[in-house]
Amino acid sequence: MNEVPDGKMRRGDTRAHLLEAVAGLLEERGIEAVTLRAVGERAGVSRQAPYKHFADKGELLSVLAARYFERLAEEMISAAEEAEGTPFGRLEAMLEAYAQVALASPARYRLMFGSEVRRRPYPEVHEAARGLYGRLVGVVAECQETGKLRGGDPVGLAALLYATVHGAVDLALARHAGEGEKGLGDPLAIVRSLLAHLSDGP
Amino acid sequence: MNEVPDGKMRRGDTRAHLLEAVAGLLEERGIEAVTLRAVGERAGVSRQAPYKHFADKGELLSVLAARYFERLAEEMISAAEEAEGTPFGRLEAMLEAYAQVALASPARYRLMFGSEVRRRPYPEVHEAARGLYGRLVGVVAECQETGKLRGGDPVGLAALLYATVHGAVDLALARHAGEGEKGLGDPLAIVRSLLAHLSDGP
DNA sequence: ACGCTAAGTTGACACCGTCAACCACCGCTG
DNA sequence: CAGCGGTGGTTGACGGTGTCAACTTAGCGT
Repeated sequence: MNEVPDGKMRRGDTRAHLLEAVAGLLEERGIEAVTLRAVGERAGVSRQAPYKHFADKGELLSVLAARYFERLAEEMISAAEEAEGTPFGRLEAMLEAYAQVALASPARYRLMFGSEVRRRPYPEVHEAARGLYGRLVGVVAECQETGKLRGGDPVGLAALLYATVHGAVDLALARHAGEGEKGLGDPLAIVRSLLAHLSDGP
Repeated sequence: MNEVPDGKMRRGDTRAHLLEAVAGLLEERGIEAVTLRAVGERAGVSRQAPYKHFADKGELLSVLAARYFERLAEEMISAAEEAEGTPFGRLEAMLEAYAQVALASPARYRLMFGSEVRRRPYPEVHEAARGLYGRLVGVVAECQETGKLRGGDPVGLAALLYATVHGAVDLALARHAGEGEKGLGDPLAIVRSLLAHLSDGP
């Protein structure tokens, strides 16, 4: 029903335009600029058009958030592939990619974990987030097999790593303009410090 | 000017009532129920009364958030005092208290780090948060002196601990109702795991 | 040719934060 | 004691927002 080859109907086009408009507004002017009226105008439709494609504003934002989770996962994977061959190197690359992507666009990251999305249990978001987490668990397990990472439950270790990188990024984003909490401004340093403490070898 | 002993004028009373109303609404019905009209009604005044005591809604929320930071710091300190005498035991108690307080009232914690407060650089909030962080740095330094914690920059270590406990709590609060990310549901376990990895001796 | 339905539009509503103007009362000064 | 300024409080109004409802349009299958 959606794959009209050309015509000029192009069903489903406005849905993509809407998501694109949300993304543009979000990054250019922040989350509070994302209003349904502004989204409609930017997408070239009226304010109520989104309701033909999404249940409400929350679902619209959730769909975009899910895409961001997927993109973050892809970024981590591609960073791991470019890294040195050792599992530990890949783990390091993944976590650094996570932090860098998050810091590169604070508005996106805030959307992913913000209350607008968190409030409703929209399944796509959670599935995407879980996929990301699953990748992490897998690489951690590999690191343990090679002995570079200490043993124990790989799930617990992955949870520790995930919590730390998320917390470090979130705190760095929360600091308003150069404040006094020294050490909290550089998430990459925090993550590397954790990895250093966890790594077994020299 | 504020210390009218009795009379019936009781200057400054409504300000406290307003903050109390915000706190009540926040915990009973969530952040989105905190509207100036509802706050006024609950405090027994009109909707515009808050503007006589606070610049705007954001400042009202920020003042409450600052108090929550202070209370969290107090809770951590009192937990540390009740703990065993060793610095490491106090550090453990402080971090566990942090997680427990945060989990006990998600709405409070979200307010403290939420966008309404984060957006404006209200100095009280940041000062309170910095005070909390400073305590942590101090105890970490003590632990390093006793040799129970590995050496290195105490600020960096404190940042790692703070990021981890914050991230663990935030992720636990973000999970909507029992999801598939195993290991992320128990912030205390994550924090203890980190402490175990960081502690030097048995 | 004729509806059916999906997509899009405008109108209206309730709610929100906030600006403005107005009122009451206390404590001060002449 | 008269007057008065400021503090705390109120109601009115405005622009903005998400959303419900009703209406229009266009393309499709029968």
